[in-house]
Amino acid sequence: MATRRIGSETSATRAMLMDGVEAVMRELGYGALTARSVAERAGLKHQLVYYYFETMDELLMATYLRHTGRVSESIEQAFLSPRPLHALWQVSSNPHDALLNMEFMALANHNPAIRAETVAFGERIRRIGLEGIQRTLGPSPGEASPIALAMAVSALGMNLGMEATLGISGGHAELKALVEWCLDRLEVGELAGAKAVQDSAKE
Amino acid sequence: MATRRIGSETSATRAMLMDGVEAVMRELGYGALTARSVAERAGLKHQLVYYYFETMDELLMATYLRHTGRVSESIEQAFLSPRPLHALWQVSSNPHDALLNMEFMALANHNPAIRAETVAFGERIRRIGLEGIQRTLGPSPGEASPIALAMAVSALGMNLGMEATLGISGGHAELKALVEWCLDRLEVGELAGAKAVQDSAKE
DNA sequence: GTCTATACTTCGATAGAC
DNA sequence: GTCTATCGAAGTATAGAC
Repeated sequence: MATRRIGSETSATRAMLMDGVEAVMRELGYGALTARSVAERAGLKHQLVYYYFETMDELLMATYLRHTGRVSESIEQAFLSPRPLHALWQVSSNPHDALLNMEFMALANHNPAIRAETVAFGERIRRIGLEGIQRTLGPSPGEASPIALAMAVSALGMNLGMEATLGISGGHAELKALVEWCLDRLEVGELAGAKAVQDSAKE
Repeated sequence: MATRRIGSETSATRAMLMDGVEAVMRELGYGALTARSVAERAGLKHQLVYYYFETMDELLMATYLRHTGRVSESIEQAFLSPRPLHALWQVSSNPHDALLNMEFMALANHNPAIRAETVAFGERIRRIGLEGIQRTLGPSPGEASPIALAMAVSALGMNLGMEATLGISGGHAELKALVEWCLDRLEVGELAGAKAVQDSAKE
């Protein structure tokens, strides 16, 4: 049994298949992921999946790695801001990513390869957060260690984004107000949050 | 073509099938839910699914309603405690429920019936939380509205439980310490009031 | 209530033409 | 690189014996 041919890693078609995976996950959930659904979403024939990837699992993993890479980048950018926690809050509460994150997290629960990458990704994010916040907050204020603050901000942001996507909105304004009230006391700055992030991103 | 027969709603076998759904979701994720996997997990033949339920979707919904009923009960119990936020924290950070909650949430994303019940369940929980915490905290201390506090506690608890299940443990001790530190200042004891909150806000 | 047997559908994956 | 054609496995659901 000769090995099947595999298409180039830089192919535009290959990227379109990964886009298809994300689209299906967002719209129908990971349970609807099949070679056929993904290819159809990308306007391609389902057999092309097996030209560019050995298996469906490999396509999933490639898509996940691309996704975690992008999120890592966003978060690293956020931590370059003068108010990293505010920036992290902006990034985390983005519903577009929150939904995909949840799908991948659920997927990780029964896919060993995705799970391993999820754990590695989690630890990576945590390390980045530690360095970024320590730099601006200085020594831990009371019980609020940098790592705990980063985790809390990103968990609350993700939860809000997830619920918003599902159509739950009750209490969201109150929780947002609470988080921002806390953040404003932790990171006193003179620039508005969103503007500060934009500025720092350009440097 | 007469309609298919349907087994009694109080049958023990019916309950075993719902147990099977939860077991498969916990161990393999909702993507692995099939009539065969569920029945096999329950030690039954897959055709029995169609004796007790019209469709797989109906079995899923029945299982979800049983689950939300149980969680609602736990939370109502928690709010009878003299320190409802502490009790809610205990309930929310239970990994056993957190995992199942996440699976159902991901499922809700592409199953309209589950989604509708998820939204209804979310609003129900929020209403219970509002009443329960207002009673012991009194008027809102600063920006910390009862509803925001309840949401934050349950979101952080669920996130911790989820990550713990996946095998991520970094930062968990720190986040737990932070949350408990906050809760101890919000709910010092049965007689605690807004004073403790004001003090802690100054740090 | 539980079983065997089966119809029909969709899936992952491969072979080979163009 | 993309297509047609196809295979075996597994899924949902039903019919009917016991």
